[in-house]
Amino acid sequence: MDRRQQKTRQAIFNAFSTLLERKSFGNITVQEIIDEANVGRSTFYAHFETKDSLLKAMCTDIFQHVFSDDLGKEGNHDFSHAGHDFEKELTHILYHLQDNRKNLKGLLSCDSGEIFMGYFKEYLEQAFPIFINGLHYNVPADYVLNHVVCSFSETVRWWITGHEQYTPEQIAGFFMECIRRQG
Amino acid sequence: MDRRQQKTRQAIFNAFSTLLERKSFGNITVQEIIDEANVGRSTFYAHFETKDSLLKAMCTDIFQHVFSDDLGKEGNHDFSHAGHDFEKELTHILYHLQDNRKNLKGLLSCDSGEIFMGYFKEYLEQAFPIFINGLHYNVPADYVLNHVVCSFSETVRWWITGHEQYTPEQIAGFFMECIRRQG
DNA sequence: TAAATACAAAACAAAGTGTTTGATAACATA
DNA sequence: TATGTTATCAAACACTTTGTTTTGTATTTA
Repeated sequence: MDRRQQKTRQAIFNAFSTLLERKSFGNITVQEIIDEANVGRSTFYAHFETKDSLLKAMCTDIFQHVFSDDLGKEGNHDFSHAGHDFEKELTHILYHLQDNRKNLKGLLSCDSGEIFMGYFKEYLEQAFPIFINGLHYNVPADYVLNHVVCSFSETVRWWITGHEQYTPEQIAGFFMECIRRQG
Repeated sequence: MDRRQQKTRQAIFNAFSTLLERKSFGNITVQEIIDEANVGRSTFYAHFETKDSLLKAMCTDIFQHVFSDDLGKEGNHDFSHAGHDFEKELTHILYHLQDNRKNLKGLLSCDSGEIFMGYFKEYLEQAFPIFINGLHYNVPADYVLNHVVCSFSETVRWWITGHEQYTPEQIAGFFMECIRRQG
């Protein structure tokens, strides 16, 4: 890819990220992104169709890193026997998310939060089913999946936005403690 | 309150609700709301400062009905002894929400979802603490509160958007089953 | 070196925002 | 019923934002 393209794309991402720390997604204008990134108007629209496309591209970029190692794609992941493996993989994900915390803080606030969390849940819904088979809740399977996926993604939001004093290991532990059945 | 005001306010609410079924909050313009409600431009702005104010007003209206009975304000609500009371109160809330399901479907989708869920969680965070004292999770109290509040609000979202075949009693049961500790 | 590509700057139409004006109709009260 | 008040509408407005187009320049690639 052309170096110029890379530079421009990164400049726009950085500008967007900076602005997201100051104000909500809905109140950020393309003009502001252009000014902050110091690129031409036509250049922005050559890279992204709309402001929403930019947001989506940014989410995709992050998730490609976070889920780069194929979570849940290998061997025996029966929860009851491999619960510890699951917790380790979650910790791994949390470390990746922590690397992106600067971007995440903005993405997780207010109106862009819904978009980010939506994409996040899509990934988790693909990765989680094999692990929750062993949970044996006495409720519909898709409710459990939603429950676990939402709990984890909201755990991440809680962590990144205001409780960063905890380590990935601790956060994974909190989550497992609340999800795990005792009976 | 003047009948004309009531009529206008309701017309705007209805128009807004109708539009929310078709498109996301961010893509709805004030102009569309005005056209759909068939009111004058200046009339809209006499009632609401901005589109966001309208959304907030609509959420507030709904919650005032849903939480009209003082949840968790009375007597003995220790979870371990009064868990059944808690489940009954949640069921009660779910019935109220079911009455508003036409409005909720739109409010819970995409970018307005974040706003609604935010207000919803604010209410729940006030009402839930007394009930979760008995849960005895081995994790920070504010994490548990966030976990329970998010679980319930996401349960409602799951229910309203695509799983309305379940009764309020069933939904409350699913939630309690996933939240309750066995040990 | 030559062709292709990415860029900046500027101008543009179109759409949306929020306010103000004056006239009309609905309301409350005496 | 008569009178003053208030909500409404339509129209016009200055303003902001959007997304496109054009032209000339700088960078990359082959």
